[in-house]
Amino acid sequence: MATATDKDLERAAALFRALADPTRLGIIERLRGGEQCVCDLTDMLDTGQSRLSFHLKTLKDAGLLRDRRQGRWIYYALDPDAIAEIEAAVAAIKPSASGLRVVKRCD
Amino acid sequence: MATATDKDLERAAALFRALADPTRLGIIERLRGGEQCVCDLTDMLDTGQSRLSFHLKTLKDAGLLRDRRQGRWIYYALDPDAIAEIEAAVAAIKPSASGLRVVKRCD
DNA sequence: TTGACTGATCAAGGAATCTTGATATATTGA
DNA sequence: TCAATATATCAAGATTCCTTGATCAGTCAA
Repeated sequence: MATATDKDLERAAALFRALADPTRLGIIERLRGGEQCVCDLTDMLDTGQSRLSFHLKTLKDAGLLRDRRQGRWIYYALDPDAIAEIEAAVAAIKPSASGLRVVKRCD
Repeated sequence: MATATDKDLERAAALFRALADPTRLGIIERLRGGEQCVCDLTDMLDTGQSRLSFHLKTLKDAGLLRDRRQGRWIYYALDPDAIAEIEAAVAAIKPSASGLRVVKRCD
């Protein structure tokens, strides 16, 4: 279990930051069953259009969502790779199962 | 799979916010093997004292850490319940395995 | 009791993030 | 081409978060 590099920590922090907002978690929840167009998300989440767009961009910039245009509409979907990345980041903070819990004292 | 309440989303967002900083992830990494006193964390993380204290408080306020004083030193440790809570929050954003991926169209 | 040490807290400034309203861009149908 | 619709982007202000340096509080040993 190598120590995480600064870059690893930065990337993990960026992922968690993207998840650190209830509106964005609401968006993700709506996308769990598959892709949705922005118009439906607007209805479901009852939020202003530019606010929703901001949060979608935030999630997309973090790599959590993918989008595709189809005609007049744009569909967003979860990126499975990013979800796996998040799971790995959480696994990396779990107390090591094999840990002997040795308590290092200062005295 | 009930829809998350606003309160659930707020709580999950608060947990992720606590993780959304590389310094705090570094602290958590140092605590994976068991509790550490602040003095050792200061050495390991090479950070200012008040800055470290701020991040420890942030993690503690989010419920991720517990502390105990022993004489002159204060020991911090991961709270296993909080780690479980984080895992549950991540599980809640995973695409539903059973999902049929029905694409709802707008047209 | 005093001095040294560990760590928390406070105050101030700076940076990042969020919200809102306005405007811009792309697509479609008439 | 024009109007309508869907969505992105921009600008400004408000809010939250982070860092730094200073000070405070608890503990120990002399």
